[in-house]
Amino acid sequence: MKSVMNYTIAEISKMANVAKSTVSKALNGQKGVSEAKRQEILKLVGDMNYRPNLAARALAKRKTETIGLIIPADVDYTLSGVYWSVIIAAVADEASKRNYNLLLIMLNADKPLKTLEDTILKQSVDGLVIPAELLNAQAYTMLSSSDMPFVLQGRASFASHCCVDVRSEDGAFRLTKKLVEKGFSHIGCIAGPESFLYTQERIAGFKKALADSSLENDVIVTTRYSEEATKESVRRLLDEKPNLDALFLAAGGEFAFYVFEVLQERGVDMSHFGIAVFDEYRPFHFLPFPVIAGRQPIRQMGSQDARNLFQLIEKETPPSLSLFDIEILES
Amino acid sequence: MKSVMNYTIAEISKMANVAKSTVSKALNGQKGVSEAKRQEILKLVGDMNYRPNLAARALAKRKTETIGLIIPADVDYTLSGVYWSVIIAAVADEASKRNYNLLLIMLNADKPLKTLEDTILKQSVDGLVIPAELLNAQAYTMLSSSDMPFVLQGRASFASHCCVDVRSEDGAFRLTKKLVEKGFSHIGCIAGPESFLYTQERIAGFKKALADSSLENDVIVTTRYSEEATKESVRRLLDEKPNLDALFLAAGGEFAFYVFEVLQERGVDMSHFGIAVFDEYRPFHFLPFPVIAGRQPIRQMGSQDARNLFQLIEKETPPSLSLFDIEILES
DNA sequence: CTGAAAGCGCTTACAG
DNA sequence: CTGAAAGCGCTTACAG
Repeated sequence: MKSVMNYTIAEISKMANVAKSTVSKALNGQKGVSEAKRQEILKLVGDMNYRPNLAARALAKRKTETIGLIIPADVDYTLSGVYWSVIIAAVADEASKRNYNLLLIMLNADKPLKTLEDTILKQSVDGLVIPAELLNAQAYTMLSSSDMPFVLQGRASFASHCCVDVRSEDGAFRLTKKLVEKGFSHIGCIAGPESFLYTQERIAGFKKALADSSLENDVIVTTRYSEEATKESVRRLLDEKPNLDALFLAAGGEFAFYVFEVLQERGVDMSHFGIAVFDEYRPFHFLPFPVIAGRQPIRQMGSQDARNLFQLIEKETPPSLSLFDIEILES
Repeated sequence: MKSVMNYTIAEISKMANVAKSTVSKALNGQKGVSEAKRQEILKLVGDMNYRPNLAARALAKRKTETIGLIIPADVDYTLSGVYWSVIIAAVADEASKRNYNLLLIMLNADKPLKTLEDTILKQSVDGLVIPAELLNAQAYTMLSSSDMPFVLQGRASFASHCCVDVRSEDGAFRLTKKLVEKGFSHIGCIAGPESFLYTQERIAGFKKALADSSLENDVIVTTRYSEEATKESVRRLLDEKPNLDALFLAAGGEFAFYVFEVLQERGVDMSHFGIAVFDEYRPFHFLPFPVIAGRQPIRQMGSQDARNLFQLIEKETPPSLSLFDIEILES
């Protein structure tokens, strides 16, 4: 049974009858130690179960060997929880591959500036992964003028930095095309808040698919994500175009379930109504009617974020934009 | 526009014409500084946007002002993602209330010892929140013999430390009772792996409810959580007791959906079949048949974990066991 | 190759 | 109240 008490480098160097600097060099794989001494020291370090104190090392090297991942303060709200779990796992994975720690930093979207500035000034991390939606132009400017490496998960209108995102327009295009292929010709679109970049892109993809198929019916409704607002919007949509035979939902999760409920409430025969949803949600698989769904490669995006960040940390130049494809699933 | 460049305490003290120690005292709210000087210093610190370097402070105080949260390496696997998201959010919240950072540490259940020992020896955190299921007896012994404060989310047979858990037996009892109240009398139970403590407790609660209602039929099947194994177990259960009119599922999430699929495949009329599920899962709400579900207060448990940990860090004595009730929901 | 010294940016006794 | 000094546990020039 090893002891859990830790030694200092001074104690280790005393035991080894060498200088502290020699132990340090041996540990860090630097040259300037004879191979024999290095082995001897490493053996002792292993026996004594010695680990360098993180804070002392960080102070001396000006490197924390820690990266920060910003997540929304309401991460547990609704089902985006799964999305963030996957991002977290992916980033944590890449970090631990490099023996880096992961600091999780919750951010309120309404006041991103203070928290970000704080972590930069306290020098608590060597770099940051930041969800684009949590940033505003001011915070982006501040980050850019600091020398803290950072990457963005998603894009933002004001940022052109090293973003990772999904091809929303293309995904929406292909999902809508699938509906056309299945023979639907009166297709509506219900989308999230129109201020979101991805909403705009998904709507654009939807329109493009209709035009590409020479279909005219392009009724589009945008809505907030609340149950009330969503249901109301769907009702309005159905009133406006009673002859719809299919719907493209530009968002998934519970949003989709709200839409389904209204369709059922209106007596729509779901097994003959076309449904395509941007963003897969596993319970769709269990629904008694067919759904076409687009899946984001969340894990790959998270890994890419981390890899890009490590490139920046090592003064290399990562791609300024990495775009991923949507995978289309039918159930 | 404030600068993002940071000063050191030496620079600040020079600007203020005082000693470093005076600035330090002013910043840390210690006595030994005149109120006038303190205000003057704080004003300067605000204007200069100074923040103490985290590593330097940690080294000097032997306090990192960081707590660690251990999460399973496969956190993104299946839908437990939501569970961990909520735990993470709750712990992060409590931490930031106290101006503590949160270090996220992924742990492989097969080799918990090395990672834990590492974070202890490197002194990267002031305390740890650990899911009980990720620990083994050896790791628990190691932790206990260190002086690192830690708390457990969930219980483990070998640990009697400062655990937070849910009243599984009581929850199972009440869920089963609900089925009885609704008039069902031939109730089966399908549960997860029997090695899990919570599986044993839920089965015990189920049995107790049947006994309490003078019902004899207590067919119980345990299974691994895979789709194949689960479906096979349900089929076996139905073959064994063809006259079942209700089922208590001792686990939720997709596990429940697998069970539903088999029931439907067997032509069971779901609207007249009783279903009670331990662990709510939001999509249940949208199912076309009624489900009785138990909800764990995940967020409260996470908050309690963190609060207990902070008590330990401050040398106080938190409750050695906090048990939470299941809330029963009908849809 | 080896080690003594200085320094990273703080805090904390200790004197004045 | 105030400040000079020592120390936290490392790393990194620098001399030998």
